[in-house]
Amino acid sequence: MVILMNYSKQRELILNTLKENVVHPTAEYLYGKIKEKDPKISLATLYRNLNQLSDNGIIKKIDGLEPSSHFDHNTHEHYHFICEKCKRVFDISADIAPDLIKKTENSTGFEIQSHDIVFTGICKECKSKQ
Amino acid sequence: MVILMNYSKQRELILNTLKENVVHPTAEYLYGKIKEKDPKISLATLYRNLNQLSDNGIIKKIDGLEPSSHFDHNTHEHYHFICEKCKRVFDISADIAPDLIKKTENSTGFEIQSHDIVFTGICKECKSKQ
DNA sequence: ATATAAAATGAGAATTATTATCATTTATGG
DNA sequence: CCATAAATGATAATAATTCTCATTTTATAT
Repeated sequence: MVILMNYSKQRELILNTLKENVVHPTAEYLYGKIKEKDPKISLATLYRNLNQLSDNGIIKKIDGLEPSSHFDHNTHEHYHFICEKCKRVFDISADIAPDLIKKTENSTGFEIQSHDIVFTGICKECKSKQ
Repeated sequence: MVILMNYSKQRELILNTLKENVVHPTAEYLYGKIKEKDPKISLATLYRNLNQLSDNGIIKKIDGLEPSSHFDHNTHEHYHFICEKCKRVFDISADIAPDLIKKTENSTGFEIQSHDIVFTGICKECKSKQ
């Protein structure tokens, strides 16, 4: 039997800190938060763990906010909205696109393993401030 | 009156080369192709133009294939599928998710300016080779 | 318990995609 | 043809992420 991940204090801390955050933080932001609790933790450890956790489907990497990736502890099917003004990332319910996988697999013959939808625009709050 | 973009030989070459490519190339791949025709062209010129063209909606930047962005000359509404095996990027018809914008704007109150769907999985060809 | 092997860490160097700088060249509109 | 704005080429700079490697921690079998 193959062991995928051994326990580590650092990984637990990283995952817990990510879960506490309503926002979808970058590695850099997370690093700041994590160092408050473990000032000796290395940036390499953070990146290593974020990659492992997302490779194993425990967290999700969000692209589309270059130059840095954002991370999401919510693995329930849902999508993202990035506000161009305040740069915050909002969750969007998966209800907006029912049967997306099935439809796409049927029309292409491809096997779909994962998918993400990223919307950009102006959020409600920023729109009312204009 | 504000001029957005002046003509340049280099930009024309970049856009034409992108249009010739069925694949959705990275800047690096494009640079190779473009240098065959204009060996003196600078990498900075390529990046500058790719950014300008995508800022003006003439081409599209595709995220989700880190560490480098890919570029797409097709600006008709469509989505992308990335094969995990062969790493090719395929176009997916927008028919799979009708009224996506309208539904999302209605349920969130956000103003949506753009959106992209990226699927990952195994393409038909790679699946049959397994 | 203890030994052993596999996995994880910390620190910092290395990598690499992309952007910035700046002097020179090219395009545009009167 | 002139003035101005925009674009280029060459290269330096930036910054996010990965790699290296010696040391420490974790899991497992005896």
